[in-house]
Amino acid sequence: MPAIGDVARLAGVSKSTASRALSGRGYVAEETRLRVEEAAQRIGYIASPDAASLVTGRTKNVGVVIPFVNRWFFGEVLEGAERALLSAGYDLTLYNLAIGGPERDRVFDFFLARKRVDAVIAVGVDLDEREVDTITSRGKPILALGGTAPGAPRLAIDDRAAAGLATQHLIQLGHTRIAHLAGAGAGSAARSVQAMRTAGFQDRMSAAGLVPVGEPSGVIEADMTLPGGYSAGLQLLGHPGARPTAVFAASDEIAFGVMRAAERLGIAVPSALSIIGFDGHEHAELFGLTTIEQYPEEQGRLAVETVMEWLGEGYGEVDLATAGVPLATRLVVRSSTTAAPR
Amino acid sequence: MPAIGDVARLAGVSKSTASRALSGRGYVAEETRLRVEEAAQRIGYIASPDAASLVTGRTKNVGVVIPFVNRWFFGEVLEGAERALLSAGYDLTLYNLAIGGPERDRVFDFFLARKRVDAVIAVGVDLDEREVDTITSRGKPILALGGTAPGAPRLAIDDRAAAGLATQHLIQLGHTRIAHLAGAGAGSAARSVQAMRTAGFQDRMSAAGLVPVGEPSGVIEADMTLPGGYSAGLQLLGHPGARPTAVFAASDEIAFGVMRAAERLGIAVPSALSIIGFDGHEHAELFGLTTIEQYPEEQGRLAVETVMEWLGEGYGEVDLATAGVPLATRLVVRSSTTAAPR
DNA sequence: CTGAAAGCGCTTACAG
DNA sequence: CTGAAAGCGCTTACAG
Repeated sequence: MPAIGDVARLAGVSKSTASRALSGRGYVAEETRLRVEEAAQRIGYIASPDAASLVTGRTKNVGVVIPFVNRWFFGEVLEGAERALLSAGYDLTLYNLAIGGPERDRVFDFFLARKRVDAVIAVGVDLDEREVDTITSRGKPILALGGTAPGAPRLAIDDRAAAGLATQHLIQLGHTRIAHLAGAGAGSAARSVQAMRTAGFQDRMSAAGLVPVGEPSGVIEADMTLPGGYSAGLQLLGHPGARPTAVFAASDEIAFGVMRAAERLGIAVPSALSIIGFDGHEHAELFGLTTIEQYPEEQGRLAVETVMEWLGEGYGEVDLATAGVPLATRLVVRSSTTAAPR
Repeated sequence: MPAIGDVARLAGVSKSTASRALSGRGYVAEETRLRVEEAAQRIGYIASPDAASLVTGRTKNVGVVIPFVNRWFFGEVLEGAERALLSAGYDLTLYNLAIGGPERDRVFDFFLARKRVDAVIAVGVDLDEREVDTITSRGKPILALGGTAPGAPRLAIDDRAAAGLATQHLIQLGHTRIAHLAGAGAGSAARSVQAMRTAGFQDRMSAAGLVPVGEPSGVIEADMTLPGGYSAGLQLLGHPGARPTAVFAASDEIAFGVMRAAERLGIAVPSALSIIGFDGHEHAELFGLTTIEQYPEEQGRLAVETVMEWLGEGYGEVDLATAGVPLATRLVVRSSTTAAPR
């Protein structure tokens, strides 16, 4: 494994000069630089990142903390972030954060507290102050993408407004018997994404003088997955008497599950039941699902660019003020919603 | 940021002793060890992994090369690997490998060639010799999980046999008009997973004296996604005359797409069309999909354990001979397959 | 069982 | 514009 000394010797310069030539920092005669680069090329020299990190304090590595890999939204964010990081010459270290418990503490206290990453992007998780502190106290910036992290900058869509828009869509179609399938945790974690979506739903319902309809309260929490939506849907739609004519699902995956439940129960969509989802899942088009689109892959990229900016990686073009909160969403109407049955 | 010197001073020992006490390597008096550990604890000392790596040559980091994050199989593998790595005290660096091109070269020549990882797990990708070489020539072991990597150890299910089993299931149900929706690339990359599944299909068809049925050849390549299966399904099932009575889809995601296509075309499943998938997708049960299950999360864990064994991390319990090829699969019969219509 | 010293492979002031 | 030297924070022979 060639070291910088080998390059220097071959190029007939000192290690200092070789280092400057290769890194582009400091003065080096053009001709010398060429000679050094050639030498490096010739022997296949690649600088040891560990040695470099040790002296610069920079690792060229960003940690991504994420609660799931296997849900559409998160997978997209991860792919977007990975691509952006790679093209900036950074590694991505993945921390798949379990919801809580000792594993979670270990990620913060052991893994992230070491100096292995230059920054942390926390995707869709709600961090507490201590967790944020563990990271920032070591001088590493942290960015929350969705989710919350007290004291840390945040990049997010306006979940509350967007959920309001979804609800409004149903109301405008003349629905009055509307239910909401909230994401699990909407009732507990007060400022969570799920809670904001539920709040947005309730905003518009109240404004329209409506009350959620369904079993038991018109707002049912569902695991944010297709099976979660399916069983919540069965529960919601199982009682013919109290059945809503429209449902706002907190995610497209929940919505797909409700569609499946409706199919099982013989409830026609959209004629007997309108369904609107949230996310812009890649299957939404195929299933004709009306939804609030957001753009997670783009969000992942944006998060990386923001962090690169912080780290002084000269992404001069990124206008943080413009790129900032709230991120883009869009109502896309398809065939799963229609006017209320009369 | 406290360094080991601070710990040593506080404990009243030398840095050498502090290092030994903390790492557990070499002799240290029990009483001394306690004192050092206490000191470390007190000032919140965490060893710099960069400095340690520089001298030991070990990074406690494993690179995972994976073509997709957002497909069920890959997401599961990733989660399984991540969990196992974390509990072994290792970081996971994610390389989301684009199918080819300069990005891909960059991952091998720049990212993986540096000494940032102790080993590489390549999931579901087909590496060429040069790529394997870049890694092994730097003294780093590489493990192929599914996919292929010439010269590198491989952990995989027996795709060919398992695909044969799926086909056999349809044949035993009395089907003679059987089609196969292959994964894209089955025809080109000779030893790929997709090709093996197609080969397994053809093995059994020939053995039964059957010929694939459908449009145009009875074997259609589909993108291994739900939309991919949908459009291939539409193509396959669109001509009422040449329609098969059973389909073996190379993945559950393709199978879901075919189910959707059948629904669109008004073809009843399973009475008019039996469908069997491959993978054991988390939604298979909900959709009543008969499939060949495999266990990707477990596979990810197993891959990590194998690599840990190589790295001497004392996973003594793992019996590589037993854990080895081929990994477990199982035929799970649900409601998407039934006897051939007569 | 413990400590002094060397060294891992870089980068960065500092002189020149 | 270039080089000698120090130092980043560890670990590991080697003596004792």
